[in-house]
Amino acid sequence: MGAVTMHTVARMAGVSAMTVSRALKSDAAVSKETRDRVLEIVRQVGYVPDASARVFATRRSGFVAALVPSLNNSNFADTVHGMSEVLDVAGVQMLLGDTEYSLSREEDLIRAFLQRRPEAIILTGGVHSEGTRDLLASADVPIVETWDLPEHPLGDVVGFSNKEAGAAMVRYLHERGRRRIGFIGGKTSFDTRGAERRAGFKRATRSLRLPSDRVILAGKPPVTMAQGAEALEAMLSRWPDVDAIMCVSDLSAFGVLAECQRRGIDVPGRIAIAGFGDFDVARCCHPRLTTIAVDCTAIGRSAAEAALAALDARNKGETHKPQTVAIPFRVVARETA
Amino acid sequence: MGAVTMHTVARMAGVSAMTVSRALKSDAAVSKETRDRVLEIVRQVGYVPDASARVFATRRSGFVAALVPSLNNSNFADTVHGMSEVLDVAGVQMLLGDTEYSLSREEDLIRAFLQRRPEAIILTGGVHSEGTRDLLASADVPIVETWDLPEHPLGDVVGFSNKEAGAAMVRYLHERGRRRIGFIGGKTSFDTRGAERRAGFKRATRSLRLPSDRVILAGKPPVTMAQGAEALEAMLSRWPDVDAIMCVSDLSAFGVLAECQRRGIDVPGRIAIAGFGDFDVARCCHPRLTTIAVDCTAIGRSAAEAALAALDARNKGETHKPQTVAIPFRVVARETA
DNA sequence: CTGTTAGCGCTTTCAT
DNA sequence: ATGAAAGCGCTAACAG
Repeated sequence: MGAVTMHTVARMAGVSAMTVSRALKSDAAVSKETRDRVLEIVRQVGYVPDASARVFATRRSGFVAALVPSLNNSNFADTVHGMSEVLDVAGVQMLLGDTEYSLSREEDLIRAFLQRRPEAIILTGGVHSEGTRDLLASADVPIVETWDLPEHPLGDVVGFSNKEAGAAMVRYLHERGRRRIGFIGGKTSFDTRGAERRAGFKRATRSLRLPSDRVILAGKPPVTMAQGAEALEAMLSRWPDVDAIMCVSDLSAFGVLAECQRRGIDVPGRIAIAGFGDFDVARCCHPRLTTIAVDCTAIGRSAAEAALAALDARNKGETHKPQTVAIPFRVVARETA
Repeated sequence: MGAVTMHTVARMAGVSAMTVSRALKSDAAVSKETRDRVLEIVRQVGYVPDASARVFATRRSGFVAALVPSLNNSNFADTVHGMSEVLDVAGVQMLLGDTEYSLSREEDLIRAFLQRRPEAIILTGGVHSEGTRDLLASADVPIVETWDLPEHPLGDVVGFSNKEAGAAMVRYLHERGRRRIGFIGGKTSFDTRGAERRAGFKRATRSLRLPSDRVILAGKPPVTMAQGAEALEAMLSRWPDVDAIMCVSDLSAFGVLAECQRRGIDVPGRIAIAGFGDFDVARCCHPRLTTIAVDCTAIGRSAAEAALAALDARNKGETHKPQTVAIPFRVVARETA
């Protein structure tokens, strides 16, 4: 490769570099014969255009940056997948970063990604460090926030209210006759979506006059299956009469379920269990986990569409009015609650 | 941002662009006062260097491309994580692609990524389309193949023998007294690692004079938990006396386990179950899944190190001799087999 | 330690 | 339909 540039191809085809450039764009005005000849040579020599030069010349990177808290999580993996689907078609590549549930790592990643001049940035959640907000403000790049409904969005939003979701699950458990509900979540405030679900738990239990202090914080997010199992121990020793446990995610909920089975605790007879996220394991385990389902892929698709819309508007010199798309969630009643 | 370039900063600091460039590199020769002054202005105006210009000038993209069959899979997510750890420190960014277990999508992604001039490419598996091999050959970029030990590697290799792993599990089950072992895997040959494990199953069952035809192909890879559950049905109706089932991954194995519980089939009393990958669910479920553990993060780290070594050698004009790193795997005996 | 010059490979613009 | 010229923002190489 190395030495093969557009010029090389142009010389071989007996045309100018400009004609090669045009021949490679489907819409440009080149005679059919010339294009065929050029493309044939491109094929022969295995010429691959150099995006770095194109980017530099056009000042369009062809990148959209996307940050998720974790790749090792079906929900976010689905969201990323949804984004790819849409971005691929638009010929835009994704710069993907994993913040590991850390706002400071989010900031570092954004700093690094901004050097690549992404045409839009898709973030997870609506809480960011001050440094991040400064960076984004001076970068003047379209932003999409996902997976939550921030009060003061930075741009477009595609998400749902985690607080409402938490509250909805409490109400569901209450309807099923549960009165002593515990919550298992993550320790720090990094996982702001988890914290919102916990806030929803608090609000709903209070308004139903149920105990609202039965909260076990299992560790640094993401809360794993194993931490869920440990948290059950803590929950039972503090509140032995707990009759339902709702967890910040299906993973911890499954950990609780498995630990109940190990201890011979009847689920849902003695304890009901509810998760969040509708992971495969929730659908498949025995008994099946009651949970909250969100169309994570749709979040990704919709976020990517918003990013593309903002980006197109900018390229046309138009202004893009940021919008908020609410993605529905629903309680999925299964066997554990 | 937009208009703010190195020149802007240079003018404001009363120096040349070159001095700004140097001030931004920690190792370059600039007086402390000058550097401080420049960096202060950089901070004030929020200048972010434009990587596309740097890439174009230096002809070093600062990218390593990495392709995995799926992001929605803990094993590969861990591998990606291991790669990030190493690449981050080296200041190299990752272009991550998800092939969806498709060799033709792998080829498309490589074609797209090559335009970005990655300094190395990390692939999963040792089987690639002819088009992929052509592209890579003419791109002349260092390659690392992971997660397998191909016979004719394209460059460096970091992996393990999936065939040996499959055979090892058969031998383990045989030692535990199982004689009628079935295998559940994916239908197509896209998942070449799964196919290798199946080949190991065939070889080992034959050499132990056990039935080797008890194979259920559950669908297109990746085989899900739900497909594992369905495959159990198929397995039992064809071979009702099966006394052990080994699965291409822990996900399908967990599906089999949950379905056994639903049907009241004693595990491991009547049927032993074994998976692959040592996923969280295998460690946590009840009873715990016997499986094969590989240090997936180490595969990622080691692959990234190989990529960086190849890339550094190239930048120094040295030649890099491709190496093969074998990552150990081990059977993890738990409660299901 | 700092500045100058040149050029990376492509596309935009204008001319033909 | 095609070509020529200019330049995108940065850094390598050399000069001082």
